[in-house]
Amino acid sequence: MMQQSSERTWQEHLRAKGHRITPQRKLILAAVAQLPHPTPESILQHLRQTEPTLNLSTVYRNLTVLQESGLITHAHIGTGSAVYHLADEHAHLHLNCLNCGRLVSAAASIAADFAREVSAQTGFLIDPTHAAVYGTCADCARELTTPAAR
Amino acid sequence: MMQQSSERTWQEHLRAKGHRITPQRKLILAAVAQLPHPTPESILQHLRQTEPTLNLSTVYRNLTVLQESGLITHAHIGTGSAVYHLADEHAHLHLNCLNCGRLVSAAASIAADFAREVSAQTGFLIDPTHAAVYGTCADCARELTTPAAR
DNA sequence: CTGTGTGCAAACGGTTTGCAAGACT
DNA sequence: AGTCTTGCAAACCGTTTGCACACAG
Repeated sequence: MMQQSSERTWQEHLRAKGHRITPQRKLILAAVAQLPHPTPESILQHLRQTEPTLNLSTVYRNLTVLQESGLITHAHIGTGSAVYHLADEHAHLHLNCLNCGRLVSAAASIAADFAREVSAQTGFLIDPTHAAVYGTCADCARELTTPAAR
Repeated sequence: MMQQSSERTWQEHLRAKGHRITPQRKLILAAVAQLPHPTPESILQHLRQTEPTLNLSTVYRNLTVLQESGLITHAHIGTGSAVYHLADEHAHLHLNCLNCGRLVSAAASIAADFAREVSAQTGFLIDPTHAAVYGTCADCARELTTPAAR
């Protein structure tokens, strides 16, 4: 009736969903925590240095499992792969520059009013962190308005 | 020195970029105008009824050409294909429900303050219509909060 | 010991590309 | 006539799946 431990270990999260603890899962979770904007591919790359037989499908399967267990979340960034975050630290927006491809982060709180407004007008509850917002980054905007641009 | 015709025809748009006028381009542009949320695949489907030899790569190539010519734009809607719009009528947000997959449209103006805020804080000029925003639609939100949900 | 998880290879959906034949101008 | 565009097939990228073996419980 009372939630006694808000400090569950990652093992407990997995076990709670009936998943087993494997070295691969430990490694993949650690990689998500360490790497900057980890994609399945970059996670594999990173882990193959120490675990040469690790397979890409194992990475995919376990990212799904870790997500179902509430340990991580993902965000869609452009056309390529999704990027993953620890569930706690994903509270930021991704701004994806259509011109140079740069990925800029911004506080999720910027979107709070927007989310409220959308909810008020449509009933839709948005999660602005789930997918990147596209546009033009500050540098490219400057460059594109410069007469010398072309 | 003065722009004398703001009413350029689609042919003029293409010619201005050095592109030729072909029956395929005419058909594809018409399909983008008619179909509800046209994807490359649905455009092909539609046009093959009257033009059985039309090829998917032709659709892709011409969607790119029409876009470069300023006639159409595209938006990323979820994991699948992009959807296309005539350049004039794309001023709406796409809200993509993560639960049921439904696609809800909303006025682009809802995001105006959000865009201003992002610009003020990061210099990034966002185009909120370029990609779907994810979340939970009104129906699913209701359903998920219902005790009987699980 | 049982069944979940792993590695590998092959399939998959969406998109792009090389090439020769065809069509716009 | 010359070049851009088309159709076709094959390559491509990210992701998923079927299978037999391995390992956590």
